[in-house]
Amino acid sequence: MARAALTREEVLQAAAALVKQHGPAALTMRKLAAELGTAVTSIYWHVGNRESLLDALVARTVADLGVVAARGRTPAERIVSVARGLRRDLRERPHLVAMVHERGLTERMFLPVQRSLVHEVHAAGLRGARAADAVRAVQFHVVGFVLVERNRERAPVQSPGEQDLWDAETGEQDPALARSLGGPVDADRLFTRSTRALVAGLLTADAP
Amino acid sequence: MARAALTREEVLQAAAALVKQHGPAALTMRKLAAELGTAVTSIYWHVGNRESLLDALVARTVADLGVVAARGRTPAERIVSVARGLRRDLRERPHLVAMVHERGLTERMFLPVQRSLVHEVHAAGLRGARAADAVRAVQFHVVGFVLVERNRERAPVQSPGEQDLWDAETGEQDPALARSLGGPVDADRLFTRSTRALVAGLLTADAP
DNA sequence: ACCTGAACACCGTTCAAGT
DNA sequence: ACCTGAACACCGTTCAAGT
Repeated sequence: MARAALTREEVLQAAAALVKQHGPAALTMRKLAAELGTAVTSIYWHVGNRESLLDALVARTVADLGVVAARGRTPAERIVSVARGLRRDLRERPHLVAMVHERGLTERMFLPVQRSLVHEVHAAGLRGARAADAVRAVQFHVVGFVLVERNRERAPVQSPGEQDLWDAETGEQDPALARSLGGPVDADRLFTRSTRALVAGLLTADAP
Repeated sequence: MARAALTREEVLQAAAALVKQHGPAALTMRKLAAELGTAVTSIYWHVGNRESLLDALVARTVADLGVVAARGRTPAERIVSVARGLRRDLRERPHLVAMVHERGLTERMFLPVQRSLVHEVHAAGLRGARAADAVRAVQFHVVGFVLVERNRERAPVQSPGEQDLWDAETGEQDPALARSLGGPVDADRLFTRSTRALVAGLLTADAP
């Protein structure tokens, strides 16, 4: 029997699934058509073209990323908790986040979180441009960190010789450091530490 | 008259020029061949295929990014100055940096800078895993920031309504903040401030 | 050793033609 | 209103054939 009538919604869902699994490069109109059991050209009727299909997926992702509850006693703790929640959400849809990002919609995606960050930054006593910078610094930090760590994850081989370089020079003075820098990154720890440091610095720094 | 013999070097240079101007997507084997005035297939003899051509470009970029001189009196100042120099270098070759990054070679690219960061972090009294984390936090911060700001730059239209959202809520309490968050980002200022805050936090933070 | 064109299997997209 | 296949202009890559 023939398939049920194709809907835009159906196309979007199938496309989202493909992107989520194998990234945007894996989303070809022909594969998508095969997946849906229709002719390639039918898809065009529903979504226009590949680019606006991706746009629609991005819009959906932006809408999905909601508020992150702040936890902790001090403003600093609460900001860090929001940052961690945000990182968790972003890590769940790395491809889609990258696409949101490529389209310059990061700002928009962050509106709900911005709101709670503003609240905490105010509670810490910052105002005006200082407060705005603090909010944006945290935003940039989180998105930047996720982008960096995501790409690190699919790094190929650990390039050899790196260990040796460290062993030779600083190795004797500070073997623990050489070991750390030679080995893999503990992203969770690094994120927590760097976020805490950043927030502490932002909330206590002297006048601009 | 016929063109001079094609060399691998020639291919790499033409490819680098294409990527630097219009990004990796603009580098097609056929366009490259046209640029060089040879048959497409000649390129394959010299560089294998598109992927290893990109790999070669990446290797070149990694080799090019050298040391950044540290300036300033305190370790914190000197670390910030290295971070700024690094950001400047990265911003000059955004496409290539993105490619280095996609290949998971960021670490390697950073070796020279890592060395001077370690020096400064030691001067500030950090040792072992704490020191290693500080170095990496700065690395992640710089690369992450450049990635984020790069993508912000090619953002399409400023999505409307953002202003209104801020005016409505926080606008009355803190109009300067609403104005800041509604307007464009001053990336230079934001980078300096957030880097200073991060470094200050890293160097003064209490035990792990 | 180096270069070539023909050919293959993929793309996204358009369009006239169907129901 | 919705779907279709044929066709177009693009890809990267392989390969047998040239010099």
